[in-house]
Amino acid sequence: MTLSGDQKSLNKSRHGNSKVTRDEWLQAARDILITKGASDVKVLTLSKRLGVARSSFYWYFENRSDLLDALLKEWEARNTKCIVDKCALRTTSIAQTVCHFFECFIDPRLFDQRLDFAVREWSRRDTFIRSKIDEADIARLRALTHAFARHGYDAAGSDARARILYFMQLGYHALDIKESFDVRLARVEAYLLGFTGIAPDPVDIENFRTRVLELGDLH
Amino acid sequence: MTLSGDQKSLNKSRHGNSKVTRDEWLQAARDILITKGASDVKVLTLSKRLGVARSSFYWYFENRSDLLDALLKEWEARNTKCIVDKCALRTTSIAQTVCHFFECFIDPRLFDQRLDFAVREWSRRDTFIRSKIDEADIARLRALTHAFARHGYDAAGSDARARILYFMQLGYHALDIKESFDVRLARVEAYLLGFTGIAPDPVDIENFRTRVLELGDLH
DNA sequence: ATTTTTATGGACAGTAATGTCCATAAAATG
DNA sequence: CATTTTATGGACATTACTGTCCATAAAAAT
Repeated sequence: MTLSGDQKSLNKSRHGNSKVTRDEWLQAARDILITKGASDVKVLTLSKRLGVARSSFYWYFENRSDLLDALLKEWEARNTKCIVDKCALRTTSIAQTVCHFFECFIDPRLFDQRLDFAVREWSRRDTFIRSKIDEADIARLRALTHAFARHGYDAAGSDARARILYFMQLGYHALDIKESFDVRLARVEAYLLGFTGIAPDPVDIENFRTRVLELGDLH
Repeated sequence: MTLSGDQKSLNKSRHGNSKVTRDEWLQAARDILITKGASDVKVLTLSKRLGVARSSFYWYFENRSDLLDALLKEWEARNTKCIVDKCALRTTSIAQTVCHFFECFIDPRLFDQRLDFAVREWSRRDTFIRSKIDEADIARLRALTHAFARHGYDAAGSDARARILYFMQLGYHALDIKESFDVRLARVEAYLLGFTGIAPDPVDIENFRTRVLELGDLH
């Protein structure tokens, strides 16, 4: 498992006696954060995985904590934005908006579910991270609530439905369920009725189905 | 912070040269599991907290892993049962059943939310634990699905609504939200409409409110 | 009263991790 | 081609943690 020159990050060519880039340290750390949790992001482990001396780490980062800060910034820049953007799209039915919201979690280029969960878990042990997660949740819920309100739901209804939808989505990936697109699509109609209280227009379902299958081609 | 004789677990009087019981090791471990996660359940840390030598631990447990096994058994015996039992109660409306389900999460003597979440997190790093969590989720979802089906929902509807309700509840405690009883009660009507698709009978809401306030007196 | 059982504590050995210091290698620059 | 900048690797010091061995203390059993 030698790392030759054919990596993706050739945008910045290597300098000095370089074997791995700062970005490779970050990627490896992100991978461990997701699969093992923040407390398992360890300089020794990363150096072994990258095949370099542990002390090289300290060229790119001040210390372990500096690396974790960088990971947090990566998450901050990505996950909330796509939800807020999808909710802000103007639609002719609430079902369309809910479908847009779902797209965040279907398109792997948008919301990174596993990263979000890893950060959430991290937040349970670190008050600073916790404050960042709280900000994110508030922003996401507000975007959803406004979307329901735009489609005529009253304040209590918008609030409750936004929460049901967002918490359910979190719960869904808390369970870390692996289902095929087919299985998930089969539930869409019943879900939309449940979330909106209105039987969805078959056209909206068909459009969503088409979009999902396009995304399915991505991988 | 000396531990005198006035603890709760005096059912079994101490033997030999005992300073702490096996149960106290377990309680301390459970507390760390919940607040810090499985990987932070460490013999050294526990021994410091209990004020005894680390080596005493090995009198009660074979090793660290043996302690974690005991914690898992505790969880297994408690959390799924209360959900299944509440869902099995015969009711005259689906709203009543949903309220019964909610009671699991309101009465601290029933479902232990923080423990459940801690085990769920642990399961992400341990395939054996993962299999236990999967079993639990399946049993809980099945109980909810049957409850909806009993109240006349078709197969797709029962399935979707059970999932929305259970995932939403998980998502709710994934966010680890701290709200007063009043704030939560204010949302009950909108939630019930959202979850069941039917405007709830005010009598059901009033009964639920009464029960919740009784529980509020517990603490 | 003595022996046995039930625990405890200290010493030892080993592993994993963090972070610092410094000599050195290799590419970039002049 | 010499020098500077950019990394790397090895050695050292330190801390946290696991698990084992054994002497010993205290309650319980005989």
